[in-house]
Amino acid sequence: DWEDRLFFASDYFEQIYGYAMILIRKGKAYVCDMTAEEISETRGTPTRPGKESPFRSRSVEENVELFTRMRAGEFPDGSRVLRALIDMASPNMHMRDPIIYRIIHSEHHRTGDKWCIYPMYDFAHGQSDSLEKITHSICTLEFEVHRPLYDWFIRELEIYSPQQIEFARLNLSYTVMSKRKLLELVKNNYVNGWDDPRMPTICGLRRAGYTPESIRNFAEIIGVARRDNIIDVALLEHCIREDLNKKAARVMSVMNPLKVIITNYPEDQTEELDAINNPEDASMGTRKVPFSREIYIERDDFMEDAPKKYYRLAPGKEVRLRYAYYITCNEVIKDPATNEVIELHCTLDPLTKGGSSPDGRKVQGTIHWVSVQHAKQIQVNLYERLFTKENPDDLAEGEDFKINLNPNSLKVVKAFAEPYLGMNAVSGNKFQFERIGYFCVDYNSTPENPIFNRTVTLKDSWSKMMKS
RNA sequence: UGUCCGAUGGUGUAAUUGGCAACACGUCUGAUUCUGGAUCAGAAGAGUUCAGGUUCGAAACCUGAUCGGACAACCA
Repeated sequence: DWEDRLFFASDYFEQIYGYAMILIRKGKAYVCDMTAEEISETRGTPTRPGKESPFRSRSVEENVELFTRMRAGEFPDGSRVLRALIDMASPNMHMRDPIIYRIIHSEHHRTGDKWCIYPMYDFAHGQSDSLEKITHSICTLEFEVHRPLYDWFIRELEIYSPQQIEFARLNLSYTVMSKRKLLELVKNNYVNGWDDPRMPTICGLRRAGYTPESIRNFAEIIGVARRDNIIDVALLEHCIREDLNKKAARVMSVMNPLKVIITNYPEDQTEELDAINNPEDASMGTRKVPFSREIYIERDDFMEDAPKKYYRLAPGKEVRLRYAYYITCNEVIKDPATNEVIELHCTLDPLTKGGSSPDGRKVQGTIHWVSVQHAKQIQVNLYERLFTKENPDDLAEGEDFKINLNPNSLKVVKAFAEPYLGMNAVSGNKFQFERIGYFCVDYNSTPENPIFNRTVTLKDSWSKMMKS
């Protein structure tokens, strides 16, 4: 039972020190005066045995005295270490008289300046587990070779014996997961902290709009095994899309606006049309969407020279404005200087109000729109997760790693959305901007000035991105 | 030239511990849809790295090989 507290190995420094004394008195540990270089040189290699330290034969009394003086702060950093006396010829490098205590005259974030000697990982981990009466101590595969040492300490100390079990760590394709590497990103300000929505951390995923349910479901699907794996990041995206698709309210929005003037719609007229908030969940209700003579549509939803399979707006073509009317494009207005399309003139069919035609004619495309005079301007952060080109574990720390970061991973966009969004932009709320993707209202933003973070794009744009 | 660990469709994970290799994602096909998303229906895709052995029966147990990973911080 973890109760509601945190556990720190530093809470056990006194006991761990006592354990070290037990080993010394049993003749299973000794103070070694060799330098770091000498210790490294005499350790041998995986295929060659090491050499025994000349200090290996110190008496118990001398070891007790020296270790006591180490604790008392009588020696400078690096001058002496305490080593377990095991076997310098062991095929397992970790059993070759591993260092268990070293001198570091440095303040500890929890124990202050109480200690100037600190135990190594291998002499703190198992001991802490034992003190906490951990039954199964779960860690990742790279600690497999440490287990014999873990067990050796427990056995020699004759203390409660937890069982260390290793399993494969989670690797996501194209994604940096190493905390050490992610720390580099944070420290060097490549991202805005651990909870940056681009980060593959839990707090980062949260700000990006990942729900707890979607992450749990993902964990359930990928399972736990001892085999090295790289999970396709698309599977994670699938899990969040599946969950958000059920929960996120649909909203029309326009990221990159193109103005459309409905020439046969009266200038001072507006009306409200009914729109469904979530086609999969009727309990989420409907909303009113204001319509008027001037609207914005997404620039991508118009093409001047459209190929045959393009169903959206093009000169002379008719499309449906979602929840509104059928419109036909009659005229394309361009900027004479740049030849860029700046405005479209369209006419609507008043009989198609609500989105269907009494004569039964069909339109193949349905596009989104926002009324210019009613539109809410919002800030949208288009985050992409930080992808690397290669298997993240093959990347070295430092320069190579940084080069592989996507420089366009954050774009800030001013977008136009229905008024509905403004009233519902509560921190943590999730929306689907249809055709564009899923978005989460940033937990740090205010209702007056909501900021939307991209969670994931819709599936088709995702696959296009991955292919490119 | 050591020790430890692993290997099952494209990917990941299972297989009641020796009894018809299953599930999910992905892919493809069809249906449907107020967008091409989503949804629904269906299909293809591995005979379990290889070679032996034990057994009525092996993905599982044994032997050997191959390939891959981990281990030589006073890091965790």
